[in-house]
Parts: sequence; structure tokens; C-alpha cells
Amino acid sequence: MIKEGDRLKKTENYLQTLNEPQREAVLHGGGPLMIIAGAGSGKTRVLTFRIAHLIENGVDPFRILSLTFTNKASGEMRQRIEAEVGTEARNIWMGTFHSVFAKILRIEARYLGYTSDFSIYDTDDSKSLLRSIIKEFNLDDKVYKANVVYNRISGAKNRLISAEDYLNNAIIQADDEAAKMKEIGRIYKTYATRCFQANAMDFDDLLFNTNILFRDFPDVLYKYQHKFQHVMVDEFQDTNVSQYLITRKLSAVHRNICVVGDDAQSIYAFRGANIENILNFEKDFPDVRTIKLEQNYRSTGTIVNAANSVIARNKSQLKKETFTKNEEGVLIDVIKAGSDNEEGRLIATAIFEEKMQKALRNENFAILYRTNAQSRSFEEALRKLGIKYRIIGGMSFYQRKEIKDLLGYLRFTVNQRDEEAFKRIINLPKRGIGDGTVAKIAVTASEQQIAIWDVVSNSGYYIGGRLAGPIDQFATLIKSFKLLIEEGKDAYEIAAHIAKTSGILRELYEDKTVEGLSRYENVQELLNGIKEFVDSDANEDKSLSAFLQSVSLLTNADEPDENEDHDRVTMMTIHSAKGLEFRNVFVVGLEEDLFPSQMMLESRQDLEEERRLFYVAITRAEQKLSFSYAESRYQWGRLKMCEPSRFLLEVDPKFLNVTKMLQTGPERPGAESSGTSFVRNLTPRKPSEPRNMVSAAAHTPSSDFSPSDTSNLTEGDKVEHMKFGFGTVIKMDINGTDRKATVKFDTVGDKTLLLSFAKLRILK
DNA sequence: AGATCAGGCATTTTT
DNA sequence: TGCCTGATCT
Repeated sequence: MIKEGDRLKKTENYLQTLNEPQREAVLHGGGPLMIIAGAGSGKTRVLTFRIAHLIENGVDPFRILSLTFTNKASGEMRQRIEAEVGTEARNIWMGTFHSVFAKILRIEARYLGYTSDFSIYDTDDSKSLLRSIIKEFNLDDKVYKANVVYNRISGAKNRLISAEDYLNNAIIQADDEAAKMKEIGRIYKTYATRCFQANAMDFDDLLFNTNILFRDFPDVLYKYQHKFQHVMVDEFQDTNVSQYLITRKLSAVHRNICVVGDDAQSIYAFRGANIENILNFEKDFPDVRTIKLEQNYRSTGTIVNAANSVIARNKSQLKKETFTKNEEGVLIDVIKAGSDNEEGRLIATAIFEEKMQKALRNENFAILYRTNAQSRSFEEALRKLGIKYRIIGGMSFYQRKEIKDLLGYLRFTVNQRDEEAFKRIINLPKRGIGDGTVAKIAVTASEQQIAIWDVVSNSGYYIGGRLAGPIDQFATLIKSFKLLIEEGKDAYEIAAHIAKTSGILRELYEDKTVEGLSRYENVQELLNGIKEFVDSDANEDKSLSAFLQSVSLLTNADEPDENEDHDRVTMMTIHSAKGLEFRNVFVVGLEEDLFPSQMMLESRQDLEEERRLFYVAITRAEQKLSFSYAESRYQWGRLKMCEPSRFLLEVDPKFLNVTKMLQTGPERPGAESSGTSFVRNLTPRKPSEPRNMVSAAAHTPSSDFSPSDTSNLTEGDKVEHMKFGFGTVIKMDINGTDRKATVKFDTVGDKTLLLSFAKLRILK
């Protein structure tokens, strides 16, 4: 326990390390406060100290609500506060909007007609439910695409528009009519009903229902309004209407609301984030104290100024002048590559050299791109140079089939009304219950007006015949799992038992392929994660239900730690890079239509948000920044010629070092070349590949490529390249047979490199 | 019920 | 190009 005297000293100590506006933000006692915090302005330090300061001045941690954007950010902040004030920090209500309000909904579920064991549907579950509704309505799924419908409904929920409101809103109906999707309202309504019947909430419901809860049950609102003496919101620029209304209501009694954000970094409008929230905050709270943190401690002068020169072009923004007292630093390298593959190689080489010259570590570097699909060429290049990397994003651990399968069992064990979990596991592993039978169960349930589980658990009565056997087995299995919950077993004990007993683990264990092994390991990894959850002191509730609630809100930024070595180059989208910083940053793929994204320009016409995204990317760099773009790129297996991005051209040229541009032209179709290769590493085709193909790898003097082929291609076969066409058919002679192949190649200087996969087929 | 195959379609970002 | 879906066969 820290003594009172020590505490005071500590406060004084950290206050001395702050600049004037930072200190004011920390010391601001009550009343609304808005902190506009530029990139790298020590925002997290201020928030941390502010909360620590409140606690040191006698505010009960239980009465502080602190909302952050990611689980990771909240975890880190909690740790830092703990370092200041000790274990009391654990009692702060801190987390993402979704996790905090899921927790509250869990406590108050009965008010809304849910049980506290409600399931949380992830995006996949939601879309799958939508697909089945669209099918049941006999609508054309090419017109009513699950994705589009989902986004429409999600957008409505984020603006607090219920299904009834949606149907009654003339403007929305006219919109849908114009888009030839006038049934969306009906779909929305059925979707909401089905979610409710399934005792399930989707991501948006967690916020939507919290609003309903606070609107319709004043007693509940009263309780939390009085409970939370201080409400803090980080990344305020990325909150949507639904989130904002919750925080406004919660802070209406004590009026101690502190929002922290940077309008220049608002990049989630596509998800309903409303930049107006930050621009209008002063209207909602006329007595707000606004503090601007404008000094950047993170980056060099060049980087800060370049970022400012970009964002200055945006019209809608608050006035703010970010500056730094750091040294000017080096110019921003601009790297021009002929192709995406060359871009990969140039960046990898640049990292390699920089690492050697400056004695840096891999973890000092980050490669930031607009879309996840761009990671491929960098992966290949880094691997070739033996540089370790990690990719954040893409297919999340929790989206893998095997993980969702086991979670499906866990969910259904906790909540037998969970329709999506049911569909997932009813025939897994295969137990002879096909689509037909599942449909029969569903029809019976709706005809008899009973729950699916009632049909399943009494299949002898409702279904009968030979189908009853396997269904009954399934029901017995689930009943035995439910028993474990009633016995009060913890999440790990139950999950481990289910993994074994359900046959999931056995099926994966018997799969000896590389993929099978890795799936098996993933399931083990999930079990480890559950064990950690149960063992952690931070979690009081160790029930399976509590675990499921927490796990469904994890994101790919919260993957289980690959504990091993941390020293890796980080690759991720710019969106995932928010809040992070790296010594050296590469912003890649700066091509028109890619960044700014063509889709964004077509659908939302919002160049400003794209520009803010660029701003976020630039300001991640501490010491050195590089931009790169390719003059041609593979997209959908096709070659595409690219223009440098308008954003790249917007950067004030005095900050740029363009001498690094490589003087090679773009890849051009028709470049002539010839050579000989020998087939090596002949591997059997994967089951998913077409029957008449065999994977093989050949070797050329300059590089590697791997053709796949039909017939009697054997190791040691001589392969002759007659001519290279770029991404076009080339003729080869293998064992006297003519083949056609698609080959990817790259031109560097005057050299032609064969780069990657070629599919060979016999020419007919 | 499950395996196989052909054809269509997609690629923006994520709590 | 490669993945997913739905139709068709066993």
C-alpha cells in the first residue's frame, strides 16, 4: 500500500514532466472537458495521469468510467494507471464501448427480455442470419446482398433507428425503393425478431439496446448516472451517435464528462462514426473547457510539417496548430517501383540496409497499407531477406473455422436459442443430419410455435423415424454439457471437456496434413486462452458465459500473444495503426484509386476522410518516413497500370527526397526472354486443386517459380521458356509436350526475373 | 448425405 | 486469378 505522503510526491513528480496545457487537462476537476489532442501530443499520458490524479484525490475507482477504442488500449492504460496508483486501478470501469455496455446489459438483461446468457453475434453470424431471411422471403440474393443489407441495418441502428422507425421513415423507404431494395425494412424487422428470439445481440445491438435500456428504464439509468462520477471517452472523434448519446446520458447528473480526440484522425465514418460529435460538443456543453494539446513529442519536424501540409487541405476541422520542438530530421524518402513485387523488394532492402547502418531492430519498422490484400508482396520480400515480420489484421484468429466451431458448441451450451451456433454445430462432426433434416426441425419449431431446442430435445416425438436417432444423440450431448454448467464448473473445465467429447479435437487430430495440424494447434491455443481467462485475477466471473461475452468482443488486435520473439517488422492497415508509433514507417501503395480508395470515392465521395487516413499514417513515424508506390500492380490476377496518388502529390515537395526513385519502367507485356529450368520439389496436388493439376517447382538461373501441371511432370524435367508475355500465355516445352502457362515476372533494370506461380496446362 | 464440379463474382477500412 | 455457391452426381 502506498502512503499518503508518497502519493502526493508522486503527483508532483509527474506534473513536472508535463507542459502547460497537459497539466491543465490533468488537474481539471469537475465539469465538461474536451481535450483536442494532436498526434503524438502525449494524450495517453495525460489520460493516465488524469485518472490517477482523480483516484489520488479520493475518487472511488469504481465510479470512474473510461471508454477506449480497443481492448488493447484499455489494457495498456489500466497497466499504466496501476503503476501510478496500485491495484486499485483494477476497479476502474474501463474498456471499449462494446465490452463495457455488454457487461451492463448482462447485468440488466431481464429488463429488455433477454437473459444474462445472451449470445453476441459477430458479423459472420449476422450475415448468415440475413442470408437465410433473404432466402425465406424468396428474394433475389443477387439484389439483396447480405453485405449491403447488413450495412444498411447497421447504419440505421447506429443512428438509433429501430425496424419500426425504418419502415415508417419516408426518406429511408424512398432511398431503398430507388436502390431497388424496398424489402430491407421487412428484412430488418425479421432480423431483429430472430435475434431477439435467439437471445442474441449483434455488435450494434450492444449500443442500441443500451440506449433503449436507458430510455425506457429511468431507474436503471438513474443507477448508472449516479454510479459514474466521471466519464471519459478516448478517441472521441470515432464515436457514433449511439455511443455519444449513451455517454451524454450517463454524465448528465455529475456533468464530469471528459472527451479526448483529434478531429484530424477521424477515420471510421464508414462505421457510423460521426465527426460532428467532436465538432458540436461545445454546443451540447456550453460550459465546456476546451484544451488543445498541440505540441508533438513523437516525430521530427519534417514529419510533423509534412503531415500538417496534407491535413491543411481539409475544410471541416477544428482549428489547431501542431508543432514540435524536435529536430528537423531527415527528408521523406519517395520510392518508386515498377511493380508491386518490386515495391516489396525495395522496401525489404531498405529495411535491411537501414537496420544494418543504424543498428536498429525489426520492431522499429512498420509497413502501413490501405488494404489487407497488399501485404503479400512485402511478405514475400521480407521472407527472402530473412527479416521476421508479423501481420496484424486480415483473417483474425477468432474467425477461423475451427475456433468458431468450438465457440459454437460453447455458445449453444450456454444458450440453446442461439440459432447461428446451432446451424454451425448440428452436423459437426458429421453425424448424418443434413440440410433437409435441419430445415425439418426449423419448420416443426415454427409450426408448433416452440423453440428449436424443444424439437431437438424431443426429436422422438416431433421428428420420429430414423432421423430421431442422431438428433437425439446430439441433444444428449448438449444436455451433458449443460450439466457441467449447473455443477458450477469453470469455463476452462467445460471447454476442455466439450472439445474432447464433441469430437472436434479428435477429428482435427486425425487430420495429419499441415493445415490439420495447425487447426489442432489453434484449438489448443483457444483452450489455453480460456485457461488464462479463468486463472486471471482480473476476472471475477469465471463462468463459460462470462468468457463467451469477453471473447466475442476481441478483435484481431487482441490475438493471443505469439509470446516468442517480439522483434518483428509490423505490417498492417493504416486503420489498425491508430494509436501506435514506430521509429521508421513505410507508407506503401500510394497509387491513385488505391489510396485514396476508388470505392471510397465512388460510394461516399469523401476525400477528406481518406486524407485524414493519410495523416494518421504519416504521424505514426518518429524518426524516418518513406512513401512508396508502384507503376503497375496485380489486381484480381490482372496487371493494372497505376498513377502516383494525388495524396503523394499533395505533400509539400520540400519535405521529400525523390532521389531514391528507381529508374525502371513499368512491367510491359511482350518483353522477350528465354531460358531453361529444371523441375524440382514436385508435390502432389492439394485436394482443392483441380484434378488434372500437379504442383511443382522449377528453377531458373535468375529466380524461382512454381508451375502446376497435369500429367507426367517429374523432378528433373527440363522446362524451356520460349517467350515471356506479361501475365499472358507463354509456350514451354516439357518432355516434348507443348504447355501454356501464366507467369508472373518482374523487370529490374535490364534483368527479367521470373517471380512466382505459373499454372501449366497441356496445349490442346 | 456427401462429394464433385462448373461458373460467377469479388477485393476498403473494423468494434 | 482464386474463392464460394449452388447444381448435379454417387
